[in-house]
Amino acid sequence: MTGKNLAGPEADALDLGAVFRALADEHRRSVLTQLAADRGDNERGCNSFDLPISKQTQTHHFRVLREAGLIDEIDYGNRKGVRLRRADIEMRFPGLLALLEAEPPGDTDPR
Amino acid sequence: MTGKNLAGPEADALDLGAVFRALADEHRRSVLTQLAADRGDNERGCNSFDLPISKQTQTHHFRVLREAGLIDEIDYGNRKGVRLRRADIEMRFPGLLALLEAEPPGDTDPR
DNA sequence: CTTCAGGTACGACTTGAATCGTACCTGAAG
DNA sequence: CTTCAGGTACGATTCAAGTCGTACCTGAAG
Repeated sequence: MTGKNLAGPEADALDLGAVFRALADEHRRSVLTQLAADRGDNERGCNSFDLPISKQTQTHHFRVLREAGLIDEIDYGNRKGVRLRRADIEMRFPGLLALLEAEPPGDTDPR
Repeated sequence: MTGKNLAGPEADALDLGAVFRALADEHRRSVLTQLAADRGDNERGCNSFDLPISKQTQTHHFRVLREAGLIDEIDYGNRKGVRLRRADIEMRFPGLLALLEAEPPGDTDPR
């Protein structure tokens, strides 16, 4: 039942460039905004984000977010959980999550 | 002598997605970090950033930064000035510039 | 006037990223 | 066991972005 945590960078190793690149994508930013909105930082299923893209692409986006150090991915084998690394992000980039929370949620930015 | 200011978005219209996309590039982030380091927000020449890229590419990057609303470009005809839009950025995205200032300057991130 | 440095316009090339199709794996429920 | 939904792996495609070569513009200095 207890899944294993997939590897991401240490809190000290978080790179601002990688974070900005991760947040440059609309879908990934949507995921992080939704995660940041929950002050309890509960683990969420990957299905709960209602992304209008295929599951292969979702896998790709969650991987990018994890490799940027923004989320933890917990692997249960046939499903996966996601949790925001709020403490690490706040320590390394204080105020970053506040910027995301302040954004209007339905802002489908017309690239 | 007084140049004309090239058009950028209004302060209210600054888009977080465009800002993240602009800051996702190492060279543009370097420019903004250097600008943010000067608390006096003095106008700087485009040549003063020591970017290891051709001038055509520099033109491209400064345009992206301006269209994201992060800098003003002042056109003098045969040269150009750049100024950080600190007040607008701070109003719309408080704390963003602090994140850049906190970064180690010589961080040549190995993409 | 000519020269020259700074900057732009346009096009071409190249790389990376987002997306999806197909196939396969994993664990839970029949 | 089989079935099924969630997720991954791999490859292919498409598109945006970074880069530069060539040509041209602009204003200042001879």
